[in-house]
Amino acid sequence: MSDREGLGEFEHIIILALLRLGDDAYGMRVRQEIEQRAGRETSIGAVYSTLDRLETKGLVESFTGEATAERGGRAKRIFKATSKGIHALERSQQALMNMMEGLTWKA
Amino acid sequence: MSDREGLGEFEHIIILALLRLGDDAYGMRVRQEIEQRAGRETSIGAVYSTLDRLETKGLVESFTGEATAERGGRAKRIFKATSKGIHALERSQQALMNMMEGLTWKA
DNA sequence: ATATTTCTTCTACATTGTAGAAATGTCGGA
DNA sequence: TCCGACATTTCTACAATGTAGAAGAAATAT
Repeated sequence: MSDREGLGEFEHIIILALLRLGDDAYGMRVRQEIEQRAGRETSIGAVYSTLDRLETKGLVESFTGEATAERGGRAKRIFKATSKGIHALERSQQALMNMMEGLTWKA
Repeated sequence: MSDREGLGEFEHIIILALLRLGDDAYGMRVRQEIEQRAGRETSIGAVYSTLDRLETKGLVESFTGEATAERGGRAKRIFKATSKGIHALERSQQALMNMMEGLTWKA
């Protein structure tokens, strides 16, 4: 099982968003979460294509949510990080941590 | 001063490496540091092209180091993060921190 | 029916990541 | 002084990721 995945920056942020959103992790909401939390503007297209690629790589999975729609709106596609995705996330975080260990710098 | 830079994953790691290496931050050494610390294999070409791009963006600067060469070997090109680069680094770190805030997950 | 709303798909291009071979400059010894 | 071994950087090319926005689809209410 070649498990040498490396997450890009945006992929990293997206998986983090999925973890915090849980069952409410669908495209539009993910985008909103990123804009609010990370303070970073993104287009909805950017979010979906990244999500699709993560799914292709098996780091994320998706399924159609029940028709929750209260007043108009299409069925949601809910995303969830797979365990493989979580491992990839952990490796990325760890790499960063290792690089930061004991490091301080002047602004 | 448009200061909306976003660091890619590798760029992020490279700048961290520069900070920890200080005056010893030249290509080969940067590569070595990344392999050891981050546990990630990289080619020397990958390191240099990323460094070059960071320099073009003004996030890093470089100068030729004195001919330290003790037994053979060409002069080193020493790299250093600019203050703009450090700001970019801080923004990236902050974005990630914000996304992680209060988050826990099961492996 | 159709307008309105919410959400997803598709298409296209820009930026970053990645590798490896080729080039460059330095040193010690024949 | 020419040569071989070395350490380091430069160049070239392509793959993967980031990014945007317009177009399409499904649901509700009137």
